[in-house]
Amino acid sequence: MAELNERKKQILAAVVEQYIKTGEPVGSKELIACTGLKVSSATVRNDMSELVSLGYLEQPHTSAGRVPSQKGYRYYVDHLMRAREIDELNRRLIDAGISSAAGDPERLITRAGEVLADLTKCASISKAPGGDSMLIRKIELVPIGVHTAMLVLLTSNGILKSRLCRLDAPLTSKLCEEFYNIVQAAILGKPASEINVASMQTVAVSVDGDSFAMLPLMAAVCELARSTAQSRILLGGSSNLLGHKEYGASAAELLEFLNKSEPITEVMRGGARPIEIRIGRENMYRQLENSSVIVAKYSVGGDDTGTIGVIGPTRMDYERIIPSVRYLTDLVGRLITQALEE
Amino acid sequence: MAELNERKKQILAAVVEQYIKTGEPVGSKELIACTGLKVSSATVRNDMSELVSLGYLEQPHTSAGRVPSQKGYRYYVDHLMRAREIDELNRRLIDAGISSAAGDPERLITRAGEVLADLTKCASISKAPGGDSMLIRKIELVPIGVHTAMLVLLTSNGILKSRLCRLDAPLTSKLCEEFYNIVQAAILGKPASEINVASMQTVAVSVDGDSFAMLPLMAAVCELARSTAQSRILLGGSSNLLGHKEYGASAAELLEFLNKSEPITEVMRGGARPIEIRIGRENMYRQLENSSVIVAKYSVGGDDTGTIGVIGPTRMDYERIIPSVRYLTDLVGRLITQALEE
DNA sequence: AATTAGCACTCATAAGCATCGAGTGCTAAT
DNA sequence: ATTAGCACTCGATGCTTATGAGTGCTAATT
Repeated sequence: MAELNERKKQILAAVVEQYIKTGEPVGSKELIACTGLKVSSATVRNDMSELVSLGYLEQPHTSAGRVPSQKGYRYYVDHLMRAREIDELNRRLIDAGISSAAGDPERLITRAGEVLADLTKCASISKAPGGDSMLIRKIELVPIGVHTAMLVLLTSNGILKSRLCRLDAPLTSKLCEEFYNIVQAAILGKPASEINVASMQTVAVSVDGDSFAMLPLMAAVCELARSTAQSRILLGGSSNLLGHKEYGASAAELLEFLNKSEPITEVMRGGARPIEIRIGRENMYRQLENSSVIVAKYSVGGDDTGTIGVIGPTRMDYERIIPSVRYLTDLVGRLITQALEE
Repeated sequence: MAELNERKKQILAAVVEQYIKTGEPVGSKELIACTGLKVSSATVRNDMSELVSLGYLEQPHTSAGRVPSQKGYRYYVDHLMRAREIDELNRRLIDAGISSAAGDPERLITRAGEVLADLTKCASISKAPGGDSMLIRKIELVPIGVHTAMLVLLTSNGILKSRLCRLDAPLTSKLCEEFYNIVQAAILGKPASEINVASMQTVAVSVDGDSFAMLPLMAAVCELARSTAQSRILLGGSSNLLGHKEYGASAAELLEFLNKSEPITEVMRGGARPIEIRIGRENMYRQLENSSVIVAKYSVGGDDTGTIGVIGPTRMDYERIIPSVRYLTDLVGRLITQALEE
């Protein structure tokens, strides 16, 4: 890659920042005004022209200003962006926003998504702790009525799920006992993703007892485990996207896309890096060609488990958003770890 | 209200139905084509003209077809609409859609909202059982670690909430015992809406014990009770609204509106009727002037407690949606009641 | 009195066209 | 390497005109 000289970098940075601010193609004069460069507009034009041939900028049409290309944004994010630390204001907003939820991991994730969406005016995506390292830590069966019980499941990551369960047969203390035996033998300490109806049936039969009466309980446990293992992705602030004029009518299509679960799961799958920034077509989906995705992992007790991020127009405020996402994921990871400490 | 003759009714109904189908103003010839009326277009024009002066129809401009006015929709819904029972197809779709969630009230509500949104291509709103008749039925404290416990709260309506709670002091069995004493004395059987920090403090002090160590538990219980009492309103399928062309750019504003919690709570507040249909400006909010709201209550064990409904353009398919909402709420009510039976 | 044919009229929409101006690219001078 | 100067491009804006769906009215018909 041909290296850019100082002034070209400065110009590229200014175009990106100005475009992010105004949303309008930026012209040579405007650029001089907003940077204070001590050169003439003709010089700037020459440089911009070169930046176009190098692929960092684009012109919507011959007589318009310049707009950053995908490559331009990439260069900006990788080399030109200054602020790499979150600023005071955003940090405080985040702290204040999620403090109320600090005790409970699930609420924390939800809240983190909401806060991030508000802060960035983008859509946020957040995934509760999950993955293969998530083990089942505790299962509790609480009798409610003769035929009803509630089941509570807790994982090693602090995710808590509960649901009611209706039994065909009366819930005797014997049945409870048998239930705990099975749980003890076949479920506790296992990864949530491994629990399924088939595997439990085998155990249910081996521990002798009324396996017929046990059926609804087993089914409910499986379902709880499944819903925990899948750890649904939360989409927050999606209506923020409608406010961005660059989407125009395609906002509807984008929202449609984000509301499907398969693609969004894919979108969140990060690589090895702790924070992933995908600009425009770097995303594998056509529907995201005008969007950027910034996702970061957070870890609970050393395991990488959850993800939080934003989706917004390529013309998003990277300089503010990237540090915010990074800070927020760190914070969430720390808070959850702390909540689970002995 | 001047009564309409048979033919005018027929014409009004046809305009409404045709407009609902196509979204275009309907003209006199088109109307003859789609009704098979045995009169000339001039006659239809005269009738339509009268329907305009009576306020049932509107013309966007002099040389356009007619569009139902709010009053027109109202008359249609009250007097002209034929199908008052859900049809086979929709019934099956609903049954199939929520069957998987039948055991657990909360999941049932969530699922009902999703199904309804899919079915109607509108946004759905659903509220879990709640209200003053909702009593706290059970509270469970399950120790997890030395400093952590999980709390589970069940209401008389089958709503189950759980969260983790972190304690400053170790969770001794004595503390547990004291906790249950307080719960027994001051919480069980009380309406969820009455539980608050102040009232609990009084009790915590009266029952002697380490009220300082108890604090986080009390706070968590209050928060659970509060979140249950408020029973957040679920908004589903809001992206469906973007597909309706009549909203155009104002769809963004509408979504924004729906994502605020105060107004939507107001929107759901029904009157005495089991099903409420509010068309256009019959809603108290400017943002809903082009929308209709159809909400119905469902009852659990005799008490009216929850609400499920749709929000969509005034030009929605009332004939299909109204029976669907009615059927769905009945079904949900029955299923929850059944799930809670002894 | 109700219905209908006929026709002039209205008005949103689209198409065509001149104008404007922000911003460019190029050339020649510094 | 930079800059002043200038012709050029092309979207945006605003105006005029043509089109046509659909109406409202009048006079004839049943």
